[in-house]
Amino acid sequence: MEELTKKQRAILDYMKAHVSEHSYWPSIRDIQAKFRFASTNGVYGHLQALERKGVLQRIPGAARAYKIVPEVLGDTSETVIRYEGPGDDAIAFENVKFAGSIAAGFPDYTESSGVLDSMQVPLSPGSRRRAPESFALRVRGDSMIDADINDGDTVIVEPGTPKHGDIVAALIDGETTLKRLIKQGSKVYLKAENKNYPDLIPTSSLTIQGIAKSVMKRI
Amino acid sequence: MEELTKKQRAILDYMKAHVSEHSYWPSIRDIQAKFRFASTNGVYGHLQALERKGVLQRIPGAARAYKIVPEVLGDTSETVIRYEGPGDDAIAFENVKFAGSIAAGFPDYTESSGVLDSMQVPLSPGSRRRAPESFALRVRGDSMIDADINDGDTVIVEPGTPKHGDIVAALIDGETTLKRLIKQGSKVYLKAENKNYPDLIPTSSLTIQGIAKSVMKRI
DNA sequence: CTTGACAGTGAACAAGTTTTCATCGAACAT
DNA sequence: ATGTTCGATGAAAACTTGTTCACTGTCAAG
Repeated sequence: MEELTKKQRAILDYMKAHVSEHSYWPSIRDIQAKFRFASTNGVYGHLQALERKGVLQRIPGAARAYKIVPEVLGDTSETVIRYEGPGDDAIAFENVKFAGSIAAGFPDYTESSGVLDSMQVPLSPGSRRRAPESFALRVRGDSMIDADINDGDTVIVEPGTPKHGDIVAALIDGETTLKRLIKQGSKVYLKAENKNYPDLIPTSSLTIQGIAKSVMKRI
Repeated sequence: MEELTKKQRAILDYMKAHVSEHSYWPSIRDIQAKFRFASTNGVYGHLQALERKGVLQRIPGAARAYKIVPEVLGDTSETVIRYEGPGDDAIAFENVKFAGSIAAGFPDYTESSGVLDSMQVPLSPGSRRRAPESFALRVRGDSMIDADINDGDTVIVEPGTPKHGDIVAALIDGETTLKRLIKQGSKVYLKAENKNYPDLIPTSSLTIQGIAKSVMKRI
């Protein structure tokens, strides 16, 4: 896939953020104002580029109507798996304490998960922030509904080496997605828990940010 | 809150479904076509009604731009309810930060998380400890299975004044239980979300420790 | 019977938005 | 030098969409 230019990426991010915040898409003029274009046509070109590069789908003629195209699938071959912490947009749980019990028999998360345990983690080089142990991600989209992980849920992700069948947060084409990891011999791919979605076969490299251990739902 | 008419409900549902499927809102004319109105004004009236009844927020002038206001179960009655924090043995989540989201798609239109937001809470009077913001409880038993809260799950409980229909952590006879709070006129009782369990009608007093806002499940 | 609220028609308007057209300068390869 | 692409301007066209106005029918309450 063609790479996005810096401005295209910025515009795409802004659009996503706008949707996330306001629950509706920005108009071209909204984007124009945000990026101080003198003409709507400046934006227009970028939107065309975003569509041509396959990351955004416009609905012709309709106002404030777009779709984000989930990134593409590539060819199958042996894949290099890289492990990496959460991206910039995923800020960690910090110092999450969990202790005590109520009315007998409080959970023993210390052994079984460790997710909620407060933990001192060494600083990553060059970083002032403490390296996060676990982090939370808000789920959007419905690609995991068959695993009962739905839009709006929050998953707690732990770094680690995933096994076959684990649900992982993976970085594909610059975007974090939540999928089930399938290892078949030397082949590795990601499977959405939704029959309507195709498998995601990584092109060259696959970056795993961590393993989803828990899911948190609003009541 | 005012009840929605059948058609208003249908329209609201259609709008939600449209967003869910297409990731952008329908225009008034889309709705008109769907419900075979002969005039856009038929839809317009319903949208006004939906806004007046507080379940939908329109963005004036903007096309395909709405927000869904989370619906609340009404009924405010006055009852002898005491509110109390968690017991000594249930220690709070502290400084839980949250940010970021996963993949692209449309946002959660029902509600935002909030639960996990870090928050400074003022000291309660006479207390040196900071009042805990939220705390976690491990669920035992199957009294809430119809609300999809199962044995072994963890619920995040926030202090606050519960409304009719909220799931609350209540202290009854010295034990904390998780039940749905039902207010009917002046009567207040607790309802298990499991048909095999009877309602729990408090004898003298009812102590609410907080409102269950989220449930956390192991994957 | 009348009144008023509710739901709807039909048409038109005004504003919001996308899209097209003509043009320009800089970067860049031919 | 020359053509090409890219990012941008400025203006205008064309379409989409929310909004308003005038009017009709229904139905229940007073």
